[in-house]
Amino acid sequence: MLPTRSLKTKIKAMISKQLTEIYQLLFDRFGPQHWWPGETQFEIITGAILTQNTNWANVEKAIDNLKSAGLLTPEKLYHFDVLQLAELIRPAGYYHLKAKRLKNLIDWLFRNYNGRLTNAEDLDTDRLRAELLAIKGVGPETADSILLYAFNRNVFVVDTYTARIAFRHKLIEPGADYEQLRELFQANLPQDTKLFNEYHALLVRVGKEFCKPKARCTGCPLEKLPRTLDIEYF
DNA sequence: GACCAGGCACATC
DNA sequence: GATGTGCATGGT
Repeated sequence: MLPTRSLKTKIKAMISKQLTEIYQLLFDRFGPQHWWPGETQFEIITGAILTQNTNWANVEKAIDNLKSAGLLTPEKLYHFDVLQLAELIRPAGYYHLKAKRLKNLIDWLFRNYNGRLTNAEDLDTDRLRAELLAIKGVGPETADSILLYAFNRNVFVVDTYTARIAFRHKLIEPGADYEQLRELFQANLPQDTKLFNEYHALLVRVGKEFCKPKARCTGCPLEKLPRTLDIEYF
């Protein structure tokens, strides 16, 4: 049996309310997270690539190395040797891979925008997202992180924590993919870049502390929330 | 020593 | 289309 339109509307309203409640609980508990950590647009983008499947503390070491070497601009890195780059970002793990990925992104920037991020600002969000996704080494999460945190676009970022929390709290059916998860948050929240920014950062924060793969979520601010989709229909 | 961390591309079935 | 694997460091 398919849900009727009114049932769909009700479910959507429930989810929307639940997402807002989750945000309030997290914000009340943790306060503003001041994301993305990074002083420049290019530093944010670099961090987005370096943090792929990697602890942020390791990424910071790599970024510090780049800063100390005075390399944290597209121009400098464009002319810098990829093997030497790999050595500098070594603490971030997968360093040969990530050095190449950074180069791929910078190559895109020079090939199309004269090496200037400001020249890419003119693109509408869908086009910019498509171009980022076409870069080898930039997948959906990295692209969306760049869009939200470096270009201030209204895009919700989904990562492992976001997915884990959404599944544990039954905000979405098990097995939902990246796009479905993104749609869940993006379509059921006010279209507000600042909200998307803070919301994702808060999910990462609570995920790090309470929503680990095997741990029970004891003490989590979301512990007592009802599971949204735990209703008879589903 | 095992497990985990703010993924992605590619091979194989 | 789903599932498996390589990539790698550093903290717990």
